[in-house]
Parts: sequence; C-alpha cells; structure tokens
Amino acid sequence: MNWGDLTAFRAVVEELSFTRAAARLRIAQPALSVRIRRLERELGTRLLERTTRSTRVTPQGRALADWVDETARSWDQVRAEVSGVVAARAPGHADTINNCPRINARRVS
Amino acid sequence: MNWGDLTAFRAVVEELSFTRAAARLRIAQPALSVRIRRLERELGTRLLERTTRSTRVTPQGRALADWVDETARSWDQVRAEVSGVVAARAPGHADTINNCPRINARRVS
DNA sequence: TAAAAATACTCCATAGGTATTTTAT
DNA sequence: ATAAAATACCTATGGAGTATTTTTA
Repeated sequence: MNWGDLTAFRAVVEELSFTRAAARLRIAQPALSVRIRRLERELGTRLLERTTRSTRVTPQGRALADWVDETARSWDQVRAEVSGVVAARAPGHADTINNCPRINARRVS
Repeated sequence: MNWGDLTAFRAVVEELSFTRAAARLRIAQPALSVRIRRLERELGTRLLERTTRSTRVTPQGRALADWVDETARSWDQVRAEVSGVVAARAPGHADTINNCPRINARRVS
C-alpha cells in the first residue's frame, strides 16, 4: 500500500481533473499521472476514465476513494489517540503525499 | 502516513526483536531502527521500550499495532474488491514495506 | 485546434546497505 | 563480555521537476 498514491487518487476523484488535483497537491501534473497509473497498474484495474475533456470515476475507483476517505479518518483517530492529542482535521485537508522535501517545503503547514 | 513504517513497526511488535523483525522484513537492522525512530518521532510517542535484552510494547504501541492489523485486513479487502480477485492473505503475511527494488526483488512473491 | 493527460529524461532526497559504536545485562 | 539496538556514512533508487508529445472532443 502506497498511501501517497491513494491520497493523490483521492484528490483526483474530488477534483475530477488531473491538472487541478496536481495544483491542490502542490505537485506537477506529470508526477500525479505517474502516481495514478502506478496505482491502477498495482491494482490491475482502471480507476479513472479520462479523456482530454473529462475525468470520470469508475465503480472500482469509487469504492477505493471511499475506502481512502474512511481510512484517512481512522488514521487521524489513532494518531490522536496514540499521540494523546485531540484530533482536528479540516474537512478537505490534504495529507502529505510523499517524502520529497521539495514538495513538502512548499506546504503551508 | 507512511505504510512502510507502520508495517515495519507491526513486524517488530510481532517479533519483539529488531534483529528478527529486520530479517523477516528482509531489510538490515539499522534500516529498521531508523523506520521505528521516525515513526515514534512523527507521532511524538514512545511505541517500544527497548533494552539490549528485551523489546516491550507500550500501550500506545499496542493501540497502533492493532490499528495496523485492522487496516491491513481492510486494505486486502478493498484491493480484492477493486481488483475483482478473491482475497487471500496468509496469517503472518508481510506486506511490501517500501518501494526500494533492491529489497522487493528479494521478496518471495 | 486547443485543452488535458501521457511520455521523456534529468536531478536529488531518502531508503537501504555496511561498518562501527553504544548500551544494558 | 556479549548480544542487541543505535549511529555514521555511502550509494543508489524512485519521486519530483521541466520540456515535450499525444490525444480527443
């Protein structure tokens, strides 16, 4: 499981656009393409139907996106429990998707 | 969330030994130490009490380990659902902990 | 033809390895 | 003294970037 790929995927599902999702994730569009393609290859399924005009979510993609949301909330909970901190995550909060400092350095938080 | 770190942590909890867990994960012991320390630092909590003779799990560590188990099972399920494959995971199955090919190349599967 | 995604390829940070030191019994 | 974890340092891989090409509505 690559949580960065899953978070990236979730962003695309929410934006229904690679370009916009990449902007939101603060990564370049090609990097996002690579993540999604890797995820689809790993799962052996098409998660998104993309044309140059629209990006749609397949049933498999929907199921996965829901799971990612659920798991993100669950993670926030254990994290808070284990850290002894009261959980607090903004609704559309985007998690850090990778370990690359060039990206994360730009992040607001 | 870094799933590789969490999987590595789970292995240590099961083995109660960095050396044995590292062997099981097919990584060197220092690499495992680094992962665990990073995880503890990220969460701001001590997850394992280690001496040279024994490694014990703290209450926080136990809670996290349980969550990792649960999430691993959950992941297997969506993965199967999304891939259209019938789920099948051996009891002690160790997931891939990272993307480093030198490691994964050695893996049995 | 014009937008959005995919591909090519370069660079660098991080994960891992080996060697060694520290620590607790 | 010894066995296990931590630290130091080096290397190499994968993720990100920029530039460019492909695609489809």
